[in-house]
Amino acid sequence: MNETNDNPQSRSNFIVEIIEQDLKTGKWGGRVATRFPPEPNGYLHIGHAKAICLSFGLAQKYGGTCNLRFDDTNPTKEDAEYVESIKEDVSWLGFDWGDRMFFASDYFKTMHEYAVKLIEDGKAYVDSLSAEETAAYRGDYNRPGKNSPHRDRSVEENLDLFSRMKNGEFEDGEHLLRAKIDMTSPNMNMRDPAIYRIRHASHHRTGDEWCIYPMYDWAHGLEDSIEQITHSLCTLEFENHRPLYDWFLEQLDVYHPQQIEFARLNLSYTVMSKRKLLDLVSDDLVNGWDDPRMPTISGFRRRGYTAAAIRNFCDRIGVAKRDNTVDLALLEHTIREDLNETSPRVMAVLDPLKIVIENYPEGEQEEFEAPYFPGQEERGTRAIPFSREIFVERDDFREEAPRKWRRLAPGKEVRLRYACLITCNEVIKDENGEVTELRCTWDPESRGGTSPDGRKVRGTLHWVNASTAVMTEVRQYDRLFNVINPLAVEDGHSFVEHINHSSCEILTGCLAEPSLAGAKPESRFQFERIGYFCVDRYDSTDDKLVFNRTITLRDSWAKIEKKLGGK
RNA sequence: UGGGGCGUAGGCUAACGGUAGGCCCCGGGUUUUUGGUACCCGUAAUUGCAGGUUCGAAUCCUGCCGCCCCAGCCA
Repeated sequence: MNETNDNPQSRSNFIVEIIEQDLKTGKWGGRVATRFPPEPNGYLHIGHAKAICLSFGLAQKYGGTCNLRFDDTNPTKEDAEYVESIKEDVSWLGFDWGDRMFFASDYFKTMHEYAVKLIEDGKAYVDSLSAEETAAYRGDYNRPGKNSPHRDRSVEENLDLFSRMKNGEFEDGEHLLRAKIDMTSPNMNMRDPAIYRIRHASHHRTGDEWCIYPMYDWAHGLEDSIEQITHSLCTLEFENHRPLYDWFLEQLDVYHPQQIEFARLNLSYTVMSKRKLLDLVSDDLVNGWDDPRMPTISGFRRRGYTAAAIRNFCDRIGVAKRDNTVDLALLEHTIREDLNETSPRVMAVLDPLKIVIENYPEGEQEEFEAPYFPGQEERGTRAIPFSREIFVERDDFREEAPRKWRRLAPGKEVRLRYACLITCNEVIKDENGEVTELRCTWDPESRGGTSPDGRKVRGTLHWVNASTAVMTEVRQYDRLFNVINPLAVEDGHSFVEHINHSSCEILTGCLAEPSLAGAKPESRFQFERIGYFCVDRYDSTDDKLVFNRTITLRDSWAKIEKKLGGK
């Protein structure tokens, strides 16, 4: 199908079908108006990215609009800090809400007026049961609920009580405004749901103006209605709320959007609930919401993921109603795919092993020109210095070469990427038998990497010149959990036990080629033969570069080695 | 036990009564100055199960089974 690389909602799904049907019948007058309505009580994660790409993507696709709306109806859990982070994340992801940023709290007055209307119509009442009593009266799945003794209060009494609730005459929990629906409904949400509760709490936007706050079910449909939303997309757990959503809007006889539910995203090797993520943060198991191992949007950003890769991922996972767990490998594939196209190639040695090229004159130095994108020289090149002392990756040398080994070993010849051919003559060790240095010779005729006699050299190593290398710190990140589903734990155990304790390995003595000096925060590179790395947006300075490993390159040698070792 | 949803290869997802397609993963190969990329090939689904309707069923019907959600004055 139309598999354009970065096309929001390019593929068909049941929501697209509904919208196209509506467009055909003119149900909404040809309009498509969606919204992304987070509660500002935490940071956005990759699951939210799915919702964002869906709602904003659909609006884009059909020339409609998508509002950014903060569902800030519970002041005790919310904070302005979260509002800011959400705005930053949505816009970083590449979506523009224009002048359509709204807050549920903008509508508090209107919502209150509607509540008064509902009371006047005899469809809502003030209850004065305690929370415990309310729960008991509600019944359970098998037993119908019982009407509250306060259910038949007169409209006048309800109006009076409600206005006194609003005026702050009561303590939290003393009274509750409820819709008068049906205490015997098999749908618990219809058993006289709460509409307004008393909360003497200061709101991050309205301050102390209110001491009663609307409940989600009351607020959400009204917000959608006020904003003239056409398709109100939310996750599956709200399916049971739809009858209530519809009931309120019908009773009020106001503009009535269609709520449509889709399955939330689950990702293997990670947890997605805000609650669990908050646990990780507050228990210091990670370094904040934007720790590069977190599945938050800000975490992925800091890790080096691109917005385009995340959007592409969201497009590829599709939208349906069945519960799903998407393979982390798919996300890793989309980021590799993007970075492969966009990241300049450079060389850095993470675990340096010194090489002295014995037949290279001391005190001399020359340069090789290397392309940032091999095969696409027009995208730029830089000079790489070369001299008698260089460093290669310690792991690229074996004193005893295993089968199929193409890299360095005593007596073996390899190519230094973009430079020349060298042969290992001697291995120098310290008193512990640890290899400290390799003595090699180079073939001056092989400048550029090929020899005139055309002999084949299979191995190519990345390397860096000793005297000009830039010392850097590299943080190697890996998946945060060891198991596909960290939540699958036995009673008495916690998902925390599945944390991968080597998910963050900090290397301090890494050496990078000099062109990397002064690399800007958030710039991304491929360290050839290793992986993709991103300059940390907070900790990296001109004096001390800090790189985060976004993702490794595919490593087919690791597979071969594993196979060899396994036999 | 009541209500609401959902079951298509290892993971996502398409097919809208016409005989199961795509992506990821996995395996093999070609090219290669990244054991990367690209390209080629391949494995793998009696569409949860059992019946029925039909010339024809993943699609319609019936009955089972399994999984998810719901008893906040959270969203």
